Amino acid sequence: MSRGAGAGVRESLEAPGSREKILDVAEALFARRGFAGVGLREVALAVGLGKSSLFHHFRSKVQLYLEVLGRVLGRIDERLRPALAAGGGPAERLMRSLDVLVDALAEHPTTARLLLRGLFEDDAFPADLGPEGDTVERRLASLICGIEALLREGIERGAFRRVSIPHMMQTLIGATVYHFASGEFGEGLIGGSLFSAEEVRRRKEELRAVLDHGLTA
Amino acid sequence: MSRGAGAGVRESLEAPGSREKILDVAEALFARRGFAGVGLREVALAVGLGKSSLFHHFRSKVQLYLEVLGRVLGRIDERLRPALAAGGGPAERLMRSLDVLVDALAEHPTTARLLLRGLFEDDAFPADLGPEGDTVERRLASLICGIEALLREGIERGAFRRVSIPHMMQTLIGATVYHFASGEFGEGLIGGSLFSAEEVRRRKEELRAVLDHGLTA
DNA sequence: GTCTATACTACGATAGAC
DNA sequence: GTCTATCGTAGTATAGAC
Repeated sequence: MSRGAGAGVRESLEAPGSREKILDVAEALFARRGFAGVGLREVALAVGLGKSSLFHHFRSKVQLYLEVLGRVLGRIDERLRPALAAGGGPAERLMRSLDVLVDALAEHPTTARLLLRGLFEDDAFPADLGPEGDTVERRLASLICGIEALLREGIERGAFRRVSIPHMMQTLIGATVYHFASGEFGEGLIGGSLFSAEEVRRRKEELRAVLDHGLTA
Repeated sequence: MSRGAGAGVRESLEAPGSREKILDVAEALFARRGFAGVGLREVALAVGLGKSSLFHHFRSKVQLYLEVLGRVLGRIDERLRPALAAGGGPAERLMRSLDVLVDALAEHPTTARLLLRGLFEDDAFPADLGPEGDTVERRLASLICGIEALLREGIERGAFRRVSIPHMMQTLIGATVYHFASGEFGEGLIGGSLFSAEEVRRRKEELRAVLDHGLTA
């Protein structure tokens, strides 16, 4: 309780809170250039602080990175969990959840990049990630397990074909997270922004079309 | 012709050729930690040279990176091009090409990672990439265009449903490149190596199953 | 809570001896 | 073709004044 994640309740309510601002700036930079590609000097400068002042808010660069990642996962978890839990058959719940996931990824262009980069950079860190690393892993596991359970239930109840659940998970992640993380390459393919309302709608349609003919029994 | 890509024919045939060795080592490192995460010192040490000796073979770190990327794209292009060109209907050619792509990605665990990282890191470089950058872009465009053309032909000839070609491209890339780039995360999902013969076969099956029910008319 | 100053290491790249 | 030495910059992180 002495330095838990919820510390500083009194000040964090209305204070301009460099902390949030730092996380915002760091999120944008880490999304664009990855963990190793961003220097704390750049983060500090962009947030209007001296380099050393960052260490008053975050113990290290790794901790800052993990908090950025945890916040992103939290934003998704927050929206996906109710979508997964709400009523309807497995197919209906899956489609609704994927729509919610797509909306969440489309809302901030940083989100998908950060997530996908997070998958790649986990071997650049020491094995032990501390409490912030645990938060990240817990939230990620929660997301994954929720969708896995939905697939499993759908298969058991005959709503889905008997696919390999892990492989279908990978296909779904590719079709959502990869798509919105593909940046300039994806925009070159599509011929415009990945994040316009129209293209987001189109992605949902594609996802639905592929799954309706490829997963639903 | 004075310093083209094919220079040094005489020596490169049998000489131990630090060049190839450097590319091998750099490929492994860039795949694991990305452009910014790798120092030339580390590359040099791993290949058994002093740091400065690298500059005798490559003008800069960016050039080294681009040559690594170009070589990977070349390996894929080399195998995918005949698969795309060989006979059969659009559906048959697409499935065969995806099998070949999966085999190419599965052969070296570095390949998919390098490709996916390449998509993310193109904004970390200056706009002008020089001749090596042109090679990379040309090979990438060749790959993409080949598959796009196949999809287009299949739709025109009624073999495929009238999907959005760019969105289907993204789905296919996600289902292949992302999958094999997903590293520890993917292995955690699958519960074992992504690159074992069995899991590679399973990925092909999944791909085929999804497409057979989601793309083929 | 932010600052200056500093420690120490590593970075990409160049010069020039051998 | 590899080496040592060096340049100038930037990296993470700490100490301590204000």
